[in-house]
Amino acid sequence: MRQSQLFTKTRKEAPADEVAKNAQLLIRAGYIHKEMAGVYAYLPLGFCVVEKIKQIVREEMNAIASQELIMTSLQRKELWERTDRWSDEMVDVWFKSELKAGGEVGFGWSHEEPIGEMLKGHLSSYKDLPISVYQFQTKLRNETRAKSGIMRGREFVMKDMYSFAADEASHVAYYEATKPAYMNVFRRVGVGDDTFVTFAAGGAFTKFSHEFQTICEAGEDVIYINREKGIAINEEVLNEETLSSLGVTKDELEMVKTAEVGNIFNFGQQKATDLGLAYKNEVGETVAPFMGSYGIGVTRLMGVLVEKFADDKGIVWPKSVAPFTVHLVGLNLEDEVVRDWVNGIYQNLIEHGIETLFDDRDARPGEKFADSDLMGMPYRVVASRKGREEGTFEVVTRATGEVRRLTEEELYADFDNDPNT
RNA sequence: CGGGGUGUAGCAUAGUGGUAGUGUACGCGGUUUGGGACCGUGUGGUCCGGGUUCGAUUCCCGGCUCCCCGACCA
Repeated sequence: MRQSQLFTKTRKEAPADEVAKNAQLLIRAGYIHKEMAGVYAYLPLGFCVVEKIKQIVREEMNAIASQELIMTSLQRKELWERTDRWSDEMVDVWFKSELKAGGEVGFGWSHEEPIGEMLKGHLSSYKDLPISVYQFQTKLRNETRAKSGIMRGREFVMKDMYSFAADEASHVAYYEATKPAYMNVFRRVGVGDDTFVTFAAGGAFTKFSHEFQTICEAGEDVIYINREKGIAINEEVLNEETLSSLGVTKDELEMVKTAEVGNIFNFGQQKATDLGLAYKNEVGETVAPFMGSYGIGVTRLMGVLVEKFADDKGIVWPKSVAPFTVHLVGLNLEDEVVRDWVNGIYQNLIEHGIETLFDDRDARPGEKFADSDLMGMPYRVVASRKGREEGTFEVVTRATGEVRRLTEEELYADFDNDPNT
């Protein structure tokens, strides 16, 4: 992508109505646009990041045999009345509207009820199980107070997955299998070491649910962790009973501020029973399947990455989710010889399969460097008159600030040898 | 939902009961070119509705908006 063609521009100053670092930087760098409180548009660069995260999630969900689909945003009132979750007293985040043809609809804040209803048409025998499906959906939630930029919005992208199993053993096995799959996602986006499978309030069906909590100062949660024992407990369930059942004492635990980037719920058979979802078992009995629900906050995760990795100059993307791997900064482009050479470099990078943002703008070096730092691509490759004369580039690693002078061959070799790029 | 703030140009800000200023961004001309350069010039603005007043961007009332703290977050 040529930066001169990119319709977004950077800003020097952060918007006055944003305090959250993630929103300030993402807006300044041109990744997102604030439409209203808690509602953000994803511009080309931001869209790229969302898609990269989604692709990682997709690969990991596919790897545990889940099938992608997409449900609807408009939902039927009757469905939610059946489980007593239509009223605003029971669920306070509903957006609702009326059909001109008559009747009410809800805007999807969750898809548990619709997915269960939909499956009634597809699940009739034990032979149909197990089933796991997932989607990437824009969830709409009428939060009374949106905050923290893209980390707590009224509209956000979530991956939600639902599993259905015939017996408890296979159900629990699947539930357990989602944990490493989720951790793979968090490891791949760069927060594996700081993300903990956390015991949390479980609701009516099991003692605990599990949250995936990532250490992040901008987060809303507090958890207690013990890295050696691999134990993490949400403060909401931190009590003597929990501690003794997990075999730890409170003074073995470290308190950390975290953001919830994922959660998984085990509903047992209760949810399917409530939904009226059932199948025939081997002996012809009507049985409710075991059900699980599994979420990952895609856009929240993006916000967490900005919060965790940004420095005083701007965003620092992990390679796996950066919109582009290389920010090619062309200098002295007014010189036709240099310009032709840098254009050639740009083409070569593309041909080597390296995603490249090429700053071909008619701007001064300082501005280009500042923008490059702000936008946060993993590598900055500076190609200038001096570089052409020497046959080298300045290659700067954004995360560490490491500066190297490499020839074109060395540059490609470097990328070829790096499995992450 | 309770409490506290806020609203002036695309963005960031100053100021005033009497023709609204600056920076940035943008247009044009020129000088520049390795860390957001500079000179000249130009375009562009008081959240909405009432009230007080000769006159309101300013004061008052209401609404809306956005932000913060708290509550909430199956």
